[in-house]
Amino acid sequence: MNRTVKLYNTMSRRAEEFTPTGDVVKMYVCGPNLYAPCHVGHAMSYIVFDVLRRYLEYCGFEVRHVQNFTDIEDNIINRAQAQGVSIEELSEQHVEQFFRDMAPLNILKAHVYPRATHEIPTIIEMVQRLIENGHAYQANGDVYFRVQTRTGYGKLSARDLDSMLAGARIEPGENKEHPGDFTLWKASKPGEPAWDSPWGKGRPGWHIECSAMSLKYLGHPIDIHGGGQDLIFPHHENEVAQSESYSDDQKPFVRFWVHNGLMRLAESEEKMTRHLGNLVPINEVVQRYGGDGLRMFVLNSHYRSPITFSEESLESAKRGAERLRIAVNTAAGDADPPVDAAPFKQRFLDAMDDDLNTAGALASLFDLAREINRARDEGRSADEAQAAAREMAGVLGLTLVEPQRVDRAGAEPFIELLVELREDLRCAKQYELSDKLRVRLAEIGVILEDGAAGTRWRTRG
RNA sequence: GGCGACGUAGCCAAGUGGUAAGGCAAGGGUCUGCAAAACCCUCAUUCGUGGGUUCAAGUCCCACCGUCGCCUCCA
Repeated sequence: MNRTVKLYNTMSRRAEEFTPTGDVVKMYVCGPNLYAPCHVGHAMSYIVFDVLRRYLEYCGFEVRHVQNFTDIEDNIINRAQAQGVSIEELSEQHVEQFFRDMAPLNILKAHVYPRATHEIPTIIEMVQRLIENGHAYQANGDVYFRVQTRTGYGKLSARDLDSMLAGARIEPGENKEHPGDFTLWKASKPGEPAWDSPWGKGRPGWHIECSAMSLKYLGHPIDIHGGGQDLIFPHHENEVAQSESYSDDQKPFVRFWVHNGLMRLAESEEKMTRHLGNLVPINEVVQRYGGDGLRMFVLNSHYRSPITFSEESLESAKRGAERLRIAVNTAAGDADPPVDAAPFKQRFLDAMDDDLNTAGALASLFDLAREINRARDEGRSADEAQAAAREMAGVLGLTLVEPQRVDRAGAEPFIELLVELREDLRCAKQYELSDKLRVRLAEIGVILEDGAAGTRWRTRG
C-alpha cells in the first residue's frame, strides 16, 4: 500500500513526507535509564512510537526497530551503591520490570535492545575518532566534545551557544575548554564501574551510547529517531554533534527527529520524572484502567501535545475503550444491507497520514462503532465492518479484549450455571434473588445483560 | 534572562482560510420486570481578550492576559 505519510520533523520544524532511505525503515527510540521502574510518562512515549511503527508497517514498510537501555550512568551507580547491589543486578531487575510493564500495553518488541555496557568497544572507537579529527579532547582522563568546532551546534534544539550561556545552569567544569562542552568519556572514581580505555579507566558519557549503538545496529543515517521532547536538548543535540562530526559531516545522523510531548500530573502540575519522586507506576494504572484504557488516553490527543494525567481522563478513556470493545465483539445479524466500513477506514487512514492524528483516527473508529451498533439493532450484518474496525484498532495497538480481572476460561462453566439458575428465577418472577445474583456478579467483574435472545455476559476490569 | 508551546462545551480533545469531529459526563426518549448495553434526541451562533488583514478567521497578523515546557538528571 502506497500512502503518503507526513511526519513532523523537529529538525526542520515542519511536517514532511516520510520516505525511508532504503527498503527498511531504520527506527531508533531512546529507552529508559535502568535505575528506577518506568512510570506512565515512559508508557506514553513507548505507546506513541509503537503506533508509529504499527502504522508504518501497516503501510507496507518493513521497520527495523532498535531501542537502547542505558545501564551505566550516575543515577544507576548511585542507586546501586545505595542498595548494595551491582549495576548489572540493578539494571537486570529493571529490564525485567520494563518488559512486564510493556506487555499489557501491547507494545511490540524492538528487534534489538542494545545496552551501553555491552557496546564499550564501539563507543571507544567513536570517541577516538572524534579526538583524531579534532572534535574532542582529553583532559585528566575525561574526554569532552568540543562544541565550538561545530558551526551547526544547536540546530536541532533551535538555540545557539550564546543564548545557552545566557542561562544560568551551565557549569563550566575545570577541565572543559568551553562551558558547553560535554562528556564523551568520564574517568572513573575509585569503586565505580570502569572499563579500560586509551584515556585510562573510565566509563562512557550519556550521549555517546546512542550514537554508537544506532551506528552499529542501524548505520547512519537512520530514518527515524524518537524520544520525549525533554531529550531534544541536550541529549539529541549532542548526539547530532558527535555523530555528524564522527563522519566529518559526510553523513547526516538522522532524517526524521520525532519527539512526543510530555505527560504531567494534574494535581501538582509537576512533570512526572523519577528524580522528583512524583511518579505513577505503569502497573498501577494498567490495573485500574486496563492497557487499552491507558492507550486510549494517550491516543486521544496528538502525540506532540503535552497531556495531563488525571483519573477523570483515564476513566473516560477506559469507558471509550469499552464502547469499542462491545461494538466489535458483539455478534450482529445477517440481513442486508451490511455496514460499509470503507468511508470510515478512509477517514481513519487520512488522519493517520497527517502526522499521526490518532485523535482524528479514533473519531472515525467511534463513528464506525456507532454504525455497527445501529446495524446490529436492526438485525443487519456487520461482520466485515467489525473486522475492519478490529484492523483499525490494531493499527492503534488496541487489543479490544476483555480485561482479565476474572479468569474467564476457568470461571465460565460456573458463570453459565449461575446465568441458567437466574433464568429460572426470572421465569418464576423471583426478581429479588435474580437481581442479587446480577449485582453480586457485577461486583466481581461479570456483567449480565438481559436481551430478547436471552442473557449475555461479559467481564469488566 | 534566552528559546519554544498552548488557551475550543462541565471534563478530555480534533480541526492552519469557507462557516465547530470524536470520547466521557449530563438531561429526555425507545427497549427492559428492573437494570445494563445499544439506538434516537438535546448539550459551543461560538473557539482566552482587544484590534487588524480578507468576500470569508478557531484557523493569518499585532498587542495584551493566562497556563506550561526546555535551558546539560529526565520518555
